[in-house]
Amino acid sequence: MKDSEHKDGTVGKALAILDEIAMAGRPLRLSDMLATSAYPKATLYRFLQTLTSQGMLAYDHERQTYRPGLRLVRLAHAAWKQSSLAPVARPYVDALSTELGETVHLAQLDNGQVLYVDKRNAVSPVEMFSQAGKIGPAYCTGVGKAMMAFLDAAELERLIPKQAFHAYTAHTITSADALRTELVAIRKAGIAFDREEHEPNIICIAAPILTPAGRVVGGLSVTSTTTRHSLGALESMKPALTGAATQIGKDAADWLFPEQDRTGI
Amino acid sequence: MKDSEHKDGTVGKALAILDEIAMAGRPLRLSDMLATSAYPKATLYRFLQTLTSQGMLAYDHERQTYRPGLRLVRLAHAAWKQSSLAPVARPYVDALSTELGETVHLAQLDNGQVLYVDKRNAVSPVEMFSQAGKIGPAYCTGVGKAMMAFLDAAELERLIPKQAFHAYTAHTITSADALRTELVAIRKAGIAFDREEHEPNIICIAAPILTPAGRVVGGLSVTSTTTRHSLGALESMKPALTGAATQIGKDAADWLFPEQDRTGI
DNA sequence: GATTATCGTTCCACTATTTGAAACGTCGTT
DNA sequence: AACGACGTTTCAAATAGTGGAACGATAATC
Repeated sequence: MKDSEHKDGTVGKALAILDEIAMAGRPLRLSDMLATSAYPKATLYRFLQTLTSQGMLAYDHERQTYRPGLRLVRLAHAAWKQSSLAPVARPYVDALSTELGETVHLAQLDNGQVLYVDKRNAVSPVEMFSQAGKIGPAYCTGVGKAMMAFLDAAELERLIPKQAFHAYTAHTITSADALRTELVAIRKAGIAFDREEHEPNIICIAAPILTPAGRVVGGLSVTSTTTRHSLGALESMKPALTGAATQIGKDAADWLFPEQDRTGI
Repeated sequence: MKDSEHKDGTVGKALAILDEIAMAGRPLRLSDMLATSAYPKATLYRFLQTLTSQGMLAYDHERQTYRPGLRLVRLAHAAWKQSSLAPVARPYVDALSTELGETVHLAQLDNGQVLYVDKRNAVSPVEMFSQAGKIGPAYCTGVGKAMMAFLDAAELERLIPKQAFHAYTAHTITSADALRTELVAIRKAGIAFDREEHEPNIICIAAPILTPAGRVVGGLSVTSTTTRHSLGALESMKPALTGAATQIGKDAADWLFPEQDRTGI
């Protein structure tokens, strides 16, 4: 299939290059990318010039390297404010974190992955942008599994092939079938656990954020460590967690679709 | 001059449209943009399709509106981590905010404007992404003036025409000449004040963040209100502020240009 | 100090993509 | 039933992107 290969024309190609640089996690030079990238030298060069001139990339003269540019930060602020659940969820996330005294994560699905859009850490106050915008695997995080469990079949089948099923720990789910089984259980329970599936000693309880109509819009989780809590202790937080998730879902629906199915009158 | 008119080809045009939507601050429909935008309907439509398909925009079916998309948040995380001063400055910003018990802002110049890249609020813990990515005017904020005061003449002359000189308050500087005079004073003092120039009752003291070689890389400020502090009280914070700024500048230089002018050996 | 890699930059004929006026569908209003 | 306001699609003309190859500037090797 010629999918991401040559679609969305010039703009798509430019954004693919942007992604490559962002994902690299370190400044790249032209020759670095030449090895990986599908484009010939002159073409790549021109794209880098354009993106730099646009402020989407920052160019380091001394080292001749390209990094993601600050214009992205500006644009993302708008995206976060207008398109993420964070502004709506903020009061509930605050309250939950204060009430439980634990770290709370707010996430949304983006392209088969978990995108963290907010975080409240009860212990050390701020650590935010360091977390907001961060992505994680869906198949081995609490929020990821909670959200997937409540997707309709068609959407779920689109996401499953995108999972890497890399075994981060001995507890990581490593097959699509095992994941499907787990998701059925989560759907029944209404809650998901991360049993040290992503990082050793890190456990969490997570709930999906659903609109009253049942559409998945995000996920909410409380994270702790095995030294501080047992899974059972986390389970006792379920009422507070699902309560907050329900409220956020309701507010989000009003925000997203102000005209609701008003059956009365 | 045909400057931003038709440069950087297709990519530039697409990004201009992205900007327009991000700046609007609310979801826009095709017809909304048709009035403003320089492009004909079909062209605009195609760009919106492309950007949406790329995740740079999110499309709302019910209302047929476009908003900035979550892919931006993902990309911005990388930009923030790799291209902003925030990771380097974090420990100093933390310490300064704790020491003074006041709100601390970390900013950089972006395109003639002040881009806030981090914030530490001593009172209410987190409010971050809500501030990181936010932009403000350079000519009437403490950090903006502090940074401009230490630019070299050529750079400064590029920025001044970009200032709007809108009179937010009775104290706002409203002319290029007045600004130049103020910048000379700031350069001499090594510190800038915001004397309710942007918002009534809001005052701040700001220092530039300079590399040891003297290049401006950012600005650092402590903000308060006229009810809590006088300008004199803020001035007493100067040592702590400039100390932190100097440290950040040194660390940033090492980070940005590890090969320094080592005159010794 | 000359020779050779390496890497970024520029050129330009060739080609694929973008362009936008006009036509078309769809839905809500008159 | 006709109209109007919008979003969507079409298609030939116009424009912008492509990339092999040549060029220059450093840095590495002999």
